[in-house]
Amino acid sequence: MREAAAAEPRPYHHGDLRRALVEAARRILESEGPTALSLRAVAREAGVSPAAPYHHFKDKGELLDAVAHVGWDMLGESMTGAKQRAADLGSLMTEIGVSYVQFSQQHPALYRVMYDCSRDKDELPEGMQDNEDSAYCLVRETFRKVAGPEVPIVDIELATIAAWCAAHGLAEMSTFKQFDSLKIGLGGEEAFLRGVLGHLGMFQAGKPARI
Amino acid sequence: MREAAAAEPRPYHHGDLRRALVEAARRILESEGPTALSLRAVAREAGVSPAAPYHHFKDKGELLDAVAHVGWDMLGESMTGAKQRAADLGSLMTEIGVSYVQFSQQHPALYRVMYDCSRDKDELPEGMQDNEDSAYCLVRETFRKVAGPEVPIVDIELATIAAWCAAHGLAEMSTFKQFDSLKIGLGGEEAFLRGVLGHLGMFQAGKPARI
DNA sequence: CCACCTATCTGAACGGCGTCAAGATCAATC
DNA sequence: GATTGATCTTGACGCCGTTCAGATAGGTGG
Repeated sequence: MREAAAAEPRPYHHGDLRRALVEAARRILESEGPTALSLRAVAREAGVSPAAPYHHFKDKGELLDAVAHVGWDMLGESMTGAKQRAADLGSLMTEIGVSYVQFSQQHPALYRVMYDCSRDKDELPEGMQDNEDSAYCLVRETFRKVAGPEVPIVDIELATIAAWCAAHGLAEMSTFKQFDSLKIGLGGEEAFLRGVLGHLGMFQAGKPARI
Repeated sequence: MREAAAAEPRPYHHGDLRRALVEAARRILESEGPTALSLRAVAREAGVSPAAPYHHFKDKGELLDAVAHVGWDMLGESMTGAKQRAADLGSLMTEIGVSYVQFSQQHPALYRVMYDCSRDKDELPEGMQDNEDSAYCLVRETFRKVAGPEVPIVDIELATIAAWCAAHGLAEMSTFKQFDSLKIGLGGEEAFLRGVLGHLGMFQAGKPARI
């Protein structure tokens, strides 16, 4: 059927399959969810044999890593955008938190892969690693700026972890449809997110130093 | 090899297999983790053929439901115990939160199943449902008692969700070994948990009304 | 221009998985 | 003691991840 998202020129043998496989995987994730994401299905979607991916990835896990990498990039851009859009220091963390959870709602299957594929290797997910510009560092640096120099480093670290836990927990919870009536009562999805985050200390607007 | 945990009298045909299967599943979970938990492996561990479980469970999902049910029971007992042990109102939520996360650390594979098996059906996990005595209701009732009658119901609900998100997020994060050095610096696992929770509003000791 | 080399892809196979249908087995009931 | 119905086994199906021998074809040196 279809072989790639766009009819790009294929520079090589059968095309630049590595990218095509990652895109095929993302297509399957969005249309059929994480349980349908088998290596064979990805190969099928990309129009190659089940063994072809093994010339580009060591195993299924490495393919999922590549997919997760794309996800963390996208999430990082969302969060950076939210940080730049924030009106004042007091709302910085809230805006970043909301953008985090909204990303998880817009790409629930991808979000799942981003955590699952790293748990299998029990490593930290890519976006939580202490790299130069990981999403986690973005949050920590934001806390550092918001908190001021007198707050001990360990408190910055703990606050970052706490915020991440809260956002991740909310991301997982908000997928359950049982909260729908509460969401409606509050005036929509985003009001619900802000309502929950507002009960969580560091996300309270107008209290930048409260860490 | 071994067929059941204890040499109980087998009242029936081949034994009361339903219970034996759930116990076999739990044994596999604890010894080999969630990825090794196949229906066939459970049947093998229980000493029956791969098709035998189908006379007691509709499919693999229903077996996992039964396993998760045990887990939610255990977690509920942990949390109830923590609530009763709490010295004062101000530390109630913290103690419950700590017991929640500690349970997830003591039974990581079981904890995973407790959430995963319900996500597949996209239903709320058993312990989060609005039943009479679910773990979720335990938390909400605690909040209601701690907050006093003047706090609106919707805030109780949001605070409960927020607390649950934070605890669940922390439960997932604390499995990553990358926080080990921070944990050591703080004086151990429990100090880490209390440190993170302490940054999260409703878990701050001595501030029972802050919801 | 040609022959080789190497990366890439296919086809077929292996064992393991979830699930099902048909038959064997055995406790309980009449 | 024969019948019944629940329970368990056997064998099969299609899908999965993975491997390996062989086909293919782009790039390179002659």
